[in-house]
Amino acid sequence: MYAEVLIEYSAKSIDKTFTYLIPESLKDDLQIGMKVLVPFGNKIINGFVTNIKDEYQEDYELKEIKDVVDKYLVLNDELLKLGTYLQEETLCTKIMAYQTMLPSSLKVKKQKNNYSKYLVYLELSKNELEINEYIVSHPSRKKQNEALELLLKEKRILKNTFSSNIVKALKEEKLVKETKEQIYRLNNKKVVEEKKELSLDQQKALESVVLNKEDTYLLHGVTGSGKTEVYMQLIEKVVKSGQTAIMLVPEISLTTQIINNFYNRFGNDVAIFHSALSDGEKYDEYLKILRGEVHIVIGTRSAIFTPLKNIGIIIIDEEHSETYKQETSPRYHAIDMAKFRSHYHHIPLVLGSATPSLESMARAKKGVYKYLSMPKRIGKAILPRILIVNMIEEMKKRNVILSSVLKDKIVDRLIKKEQIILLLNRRGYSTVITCKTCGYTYKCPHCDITLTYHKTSNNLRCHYCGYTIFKGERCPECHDKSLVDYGVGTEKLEQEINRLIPSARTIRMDADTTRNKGAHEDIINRFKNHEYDILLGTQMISKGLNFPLVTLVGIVNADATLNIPDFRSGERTYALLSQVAGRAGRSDIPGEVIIQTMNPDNFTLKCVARHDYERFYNYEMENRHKLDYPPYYYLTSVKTSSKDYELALKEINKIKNYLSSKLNKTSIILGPTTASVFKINNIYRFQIIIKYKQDDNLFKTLKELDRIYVSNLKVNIEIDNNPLQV
DNA sequence: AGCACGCCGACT
DNA sequence: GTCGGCGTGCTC
Repeated sequence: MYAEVLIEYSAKSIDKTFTYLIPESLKDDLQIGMKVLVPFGNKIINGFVTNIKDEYQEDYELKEIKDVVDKYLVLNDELLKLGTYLQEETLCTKIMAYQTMLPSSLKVKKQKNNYSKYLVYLELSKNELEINEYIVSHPSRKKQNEALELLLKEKRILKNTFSSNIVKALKEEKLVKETKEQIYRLNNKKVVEEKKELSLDQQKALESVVLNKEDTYLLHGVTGSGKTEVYMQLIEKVVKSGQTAIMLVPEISLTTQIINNFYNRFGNDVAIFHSALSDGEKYDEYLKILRGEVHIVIGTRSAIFTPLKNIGIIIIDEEHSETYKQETSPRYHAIDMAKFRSHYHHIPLVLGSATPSLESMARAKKGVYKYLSMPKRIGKAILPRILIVNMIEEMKKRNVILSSVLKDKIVDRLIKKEQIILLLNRRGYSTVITCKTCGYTYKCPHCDITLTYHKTSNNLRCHYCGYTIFKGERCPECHDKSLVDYGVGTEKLEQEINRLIPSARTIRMDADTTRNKGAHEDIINRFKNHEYDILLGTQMISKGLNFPLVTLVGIVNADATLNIPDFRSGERTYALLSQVAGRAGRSDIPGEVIIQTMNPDNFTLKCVARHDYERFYNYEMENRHKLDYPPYYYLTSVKTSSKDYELALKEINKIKNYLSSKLNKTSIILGPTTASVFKINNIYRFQIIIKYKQDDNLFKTLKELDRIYVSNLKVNIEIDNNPLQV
């Protein structure tokens, strides 16, 4: 018997299986999908079994598999196939594909770590008579005898109840023994809550989803229309029929409320899975899933790879969210992985959103997806009134950050003891620091980007590589005392509010204030408890939060996202603003939203103000059509990067010629141009964009290209299918 | 990835 | 004459 094994090293040059002999001792245990120890070169390393076969033809001598790393961790047939699919989709190495699917504690790597957490108990290992004999004959050993008597009564006691020297002595006398019981770090409370009454729309959506049939549904429901309840009742149906369910959410730390709803409804039947868990917690949750102890998995992107068996439904909430695409290699999209699993099990995949991605909406319109609509908020809540404020006019009145309307409304809500959310999609104090005299701006010496000023620490930081310098009094170029700042960040906004409305209690939530574990939750809870009146922050405040007291939402600078030169900036802006606007007026007090902008006539903003997704969709689709962008064309980007500017440029031109000669004539090749951030950490980057509708040669050519550059150590190439940003 | 082998320059 | 630079190629 022979096994084909992938080696733990992820390098394109050894991205193939190696054949090993299976020793007699492992014949019964070894399965496809297991981690093993194998000799490779002159080392013993980890590997991953992808196939077991009876024959092999080659004439070189084989080595034997040394050992199985973990008997219980086996990727099943579905996950092995999913790994292959992932590898083909993203052109990553085979081993990288499987590594990506496993939590870090279980990755195929050097050490064999046991992440299991145990409670250690002590039990008596001799009978009562013998114990009593010991107690009587050693009256001076008071503490030991105390412990023994307790054990006689209780049979089993936690080891750490006694001090370690006592336990040691008792063990040496062979009077007690240790027993271990594995426990899970995360234990959900079992407060089971009743399901809610459904609205007509919800009922209709629920009934439209046909179980045990492969179909993709687009559930288009406005903010507050009760999508979560529909998800829960779908999952309940599936679980009742003995099947399991996966639900993906964009960022778990911000969707705590959804998670809690699920815990309350399903108690211990839920495992959660996301990057903010510790390695140990992830290990435990993975084990619960692997052992079949839970029916429901809720998690972020990577949860799509969890080893849930007999899946009955997959749900992706906020399907338009860009967090579902991994932005580092392997650059996979969770929706693609979900489609693979839904196809494997012949089950429904439900994509839910208030602002579906244009791709998904286009598919729904074409009938590729089944369209389900929930256009109304549930209960008495109505969609908030949205007002656009022209900041050019406000500037004339010297209102640079807050318009008078927004300021007045904030004061009004403070008097009414209601709460306010302010969105400013830019962290730090201000965007750029410029010298009024000579025009000098601080730039990162390693990256092609201006530095952001952080006032609390009085320094300038690069948000790409982390480069930080102290801000001096004078301009480093002309030494004049004339440094001024342009643009506003969250830090400056906070200061401005404290200056204008000193009575307001504000709390800021952005990447800088949420660095520590649990910081998100802490801020959210404190705001929810009304310890603060105003929550201000970057886009992380936009998702899934439900604060009944919030009746005013202010978008301080809508232009920040609108002006990013990317074909998706309109779509992103629409989704973000609708999302944030949706935080207002979630209970029976109607909400209000103020959008501040220098472009009051912008079509996207007008659509947001009218809650008119349909109109936005039609307008944006027209643009995409004119410019041959998705969903009319697919995109793929090819990047070269190198420390050597000339070399990176030379190679990207070579690649362009190569692609031109191989691809279909209907495919469009754009570039080469410098990548959107041209220099990061002193590495220069160029890119080509390929637009195509259908091209059978594309994947073959990209694979070939990848292979050619394996041995090139000076220039790196990176291929991204369906990149988010171009 | 990690390591050996191998072929050319500057040193005890 | 030897030590060591890193280019090339192999690992079941």
